[in-house]
Amino acid sequence: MENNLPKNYDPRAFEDRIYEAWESSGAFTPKIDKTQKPFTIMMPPPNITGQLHMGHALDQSLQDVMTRFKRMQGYCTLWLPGTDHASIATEVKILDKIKAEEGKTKEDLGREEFLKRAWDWKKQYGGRIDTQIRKLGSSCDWSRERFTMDEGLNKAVVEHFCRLYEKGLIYKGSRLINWCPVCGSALSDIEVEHVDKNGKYWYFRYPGADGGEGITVATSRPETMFSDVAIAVNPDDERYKHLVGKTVILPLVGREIPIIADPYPDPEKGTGAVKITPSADPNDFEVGLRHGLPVIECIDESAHMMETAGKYAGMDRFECRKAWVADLDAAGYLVKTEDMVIPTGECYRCHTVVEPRISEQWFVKMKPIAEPALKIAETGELNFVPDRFRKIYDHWLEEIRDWCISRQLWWGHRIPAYYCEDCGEMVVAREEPHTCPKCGGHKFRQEEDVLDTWFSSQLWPFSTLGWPEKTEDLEYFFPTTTLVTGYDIIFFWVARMAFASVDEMKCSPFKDVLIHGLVRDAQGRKMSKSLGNGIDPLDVIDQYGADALRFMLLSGIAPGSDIRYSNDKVESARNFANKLWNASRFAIMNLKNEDGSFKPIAGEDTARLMPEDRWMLSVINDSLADITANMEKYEYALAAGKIYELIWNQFCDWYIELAKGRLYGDDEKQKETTRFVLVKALKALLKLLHPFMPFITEEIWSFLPREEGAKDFLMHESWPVYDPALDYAEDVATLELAMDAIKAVRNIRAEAGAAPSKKLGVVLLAGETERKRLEAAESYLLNLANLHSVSFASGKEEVPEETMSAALPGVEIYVPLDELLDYEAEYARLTKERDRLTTEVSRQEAKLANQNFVSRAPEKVISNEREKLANYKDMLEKVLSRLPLVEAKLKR
RNA sequence: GGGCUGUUAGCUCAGCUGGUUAGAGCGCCUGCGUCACAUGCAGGAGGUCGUAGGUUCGAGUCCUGUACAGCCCACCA
Repeated sequence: MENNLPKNYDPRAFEDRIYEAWESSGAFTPKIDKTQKPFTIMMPPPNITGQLHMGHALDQSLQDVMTRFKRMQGYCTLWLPGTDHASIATEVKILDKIKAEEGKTKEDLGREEFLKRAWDWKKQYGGRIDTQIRKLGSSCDWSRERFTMDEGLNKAVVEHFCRLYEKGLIYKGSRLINWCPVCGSALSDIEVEHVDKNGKYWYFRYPGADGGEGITVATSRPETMFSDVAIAVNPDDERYKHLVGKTVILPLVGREIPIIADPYPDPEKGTGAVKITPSADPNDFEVGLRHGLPVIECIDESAHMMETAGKYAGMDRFECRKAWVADLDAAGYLVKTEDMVIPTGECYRCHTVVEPRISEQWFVKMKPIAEPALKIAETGELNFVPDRFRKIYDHWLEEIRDWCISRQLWWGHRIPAYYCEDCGEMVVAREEPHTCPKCGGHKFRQEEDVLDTWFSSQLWPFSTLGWPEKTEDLEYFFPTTTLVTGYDIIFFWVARMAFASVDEMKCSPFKDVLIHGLVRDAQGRKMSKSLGNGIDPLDVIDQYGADALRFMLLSGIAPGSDIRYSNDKVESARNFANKLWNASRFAIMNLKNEDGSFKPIAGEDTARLMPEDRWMLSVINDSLADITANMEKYEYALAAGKIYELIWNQFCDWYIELAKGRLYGDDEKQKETTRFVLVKALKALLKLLHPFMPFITEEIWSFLPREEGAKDFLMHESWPVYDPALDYAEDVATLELAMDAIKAVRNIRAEAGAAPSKKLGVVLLAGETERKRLEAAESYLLNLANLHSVSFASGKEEVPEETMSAALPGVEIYVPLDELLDYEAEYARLTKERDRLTTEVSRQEAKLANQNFVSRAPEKVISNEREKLANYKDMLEKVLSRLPLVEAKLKR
């Protein structure tokens, strides 16, 4: 191994290698330890057809940051990965492929051959996304990986189905369901997306059967008229009262249908009269039931017109619409048309307009199952982060209707219902029955339909742990701790896992649900295939590294809200990684000898520490509680920001700069101490950053000296905790004052236009405490402000007249002008400072003169304000006394 | 129709339970090839915190109205 990190930060050089080392050593696999607390996350299983996208990258980063954090905190941590069979998506994808390659259709292949092909496809491509997830650094336990159609999960699905059936919560029936003519399957309510489309109302006159006036109705779907079975009017609608009970003729069709009174029609809408089409509209279906109306279908499974549509039979539904409207118009039945925005249902997969159809399907009775799921959210057993998403969950469960779970597909869990070939009797059973309970027959035919994909994924939190068997894993890791997912998936999955788990396991499947938003493009648009604006995470990883991508995703998010992706953000995360890389390189360079052995490092002897050492250790130590609290509350962006600040603005900008003087000096003892602090600080920082940037931190770690009893990997080290022994308030104050003074001198130098390389001398006039601190900090000033001398004046009279100056609370800083030679700049600076301080002083005075404030505000706040005022006054006074001197010089 | 979110520097966003001079990254301006890093260093400019009221000693932060942007839910012909 090399002695030090390579000069350039190149994540490609080590990310894969490190992942491989972790995985092959079993670093992600927890050893069940009853004395430890478990921490469990179930990975939302990506579709096997899926390609990694930015949404996954965010989802994975969140899960990994919490898994790594909890693991370091000492929890027995399981993050269980897996994939979903994604019934429709996969079936469509495979069929498309076969069609393209062999020209064969689903029917050509037959069920058995198709399934064989599907499994082959799964074997060949199904693991693709796993490889991609590894690139992100996800520390999930691949030895426990599951697939929603593997043997164990199959068993779980069948078991759950049978139990629900036995409880009377699953039934089969003919209902109006959402039908996707392209997918050729029923859909559940949430698989239908509502889109507003520009369309029309067509007003048609239905002439009276008795030759009377008839009635005019508006419709947005004229092609369904062949299925009309009545015209409904509101019983309170005076316009139509006299027509109720009469019949009208379906134009051109000639069928006679009744005019009925029903509360459903809204007199304000359209003409107030509604055509009733039970086979094509849920409301109409209900009306039909109330009035005992027949159901007539006119559109088939592929959205073509049926025989009932007469001469239009065989036409596509939308072609028929055109022809039919033209014919009605020609015949004089079209009264008028009106442009209108029509709410339309689309298939969430293929965006085909969904056709409501009467069809025999399997349903889950939802009310009794939904109620206990609502309860766990109410009691806090299930907790949403952010909390507002609970409302969405509640609302959906409160309004829930029965769940259509059967799909007319082949790829999926076949419904465990069997029909006796002899008498047709249906048996729902865990295995194919031998004997028909009704007729004693032995031949059975299994239900053709498969289950909704989500029927299996709802069991994911416990089926993956072995349920329905009572396994050790299930016992120990269930219920899980946190579920991480996007808000778009709350209904599809989160709510369903909740009710399935409450039903089978009698508890919530997880304590917290962490909801995140979508990753959008730089313009704020949703990343989508159709827009072609998607960014491939793998390309980003290749260019900037997984650590940079993760850090960008994790630091750019407010909980629950969307995030905009931009290359600039990843680039700045990469720059941060590069910064850490080089700081570490600096440290390691100073830690090792030529031959790679470590130079002597001071032990834990605090007496030897210098103020800057104590400051560094104290600053890190002080922020631990905050950072940890942020991590516990899923506030990763806040934690990341603090860690970034510590590494860049404290460790790199100040500590390393201060360390240089000592490391390049001759004092061996000083060097040993500096090395000690460098290592101690860097190690703590690497631990803090590790959950966010696992690769670079692990890589750097491997170059640092190992302590006795150290773990194999940084990922197994302990999360840092606050140490009261490292609280050095006085040293922190000293360093902070020194930093302010250094900045002030740098500022004077820049404003005066003096070269950075030019050494300056400064005179300090300071109060007692400040002077002590500054004396302790003299070497820092010399080095970091590039000075040749620092001298302390005991009073104004000792300060040279011609200087540029700066005022800090309790300190005046003077740089003699003969070293700077720029009165104008000094005058401008002083004037500006005078104005600023005058404003501040009057603001503070007004505040403190306010009786209300003084009498009501807490004592601490008031004394704070008083102190501020005193500081401002002090500083202002100094400025005011300097001003005339400089002015005089200017005039000369 | 119901519900939710956002509106803070040119851009992307922080700002926790109301209390230092409202912050960061990127961009911009001025210097700097200094031996960890130019993927960098030092310094700097830039904000009436959408708008109108209210509560309070004190409001970016709480309340109400309002405008704009966006999202979700919903069986309106």
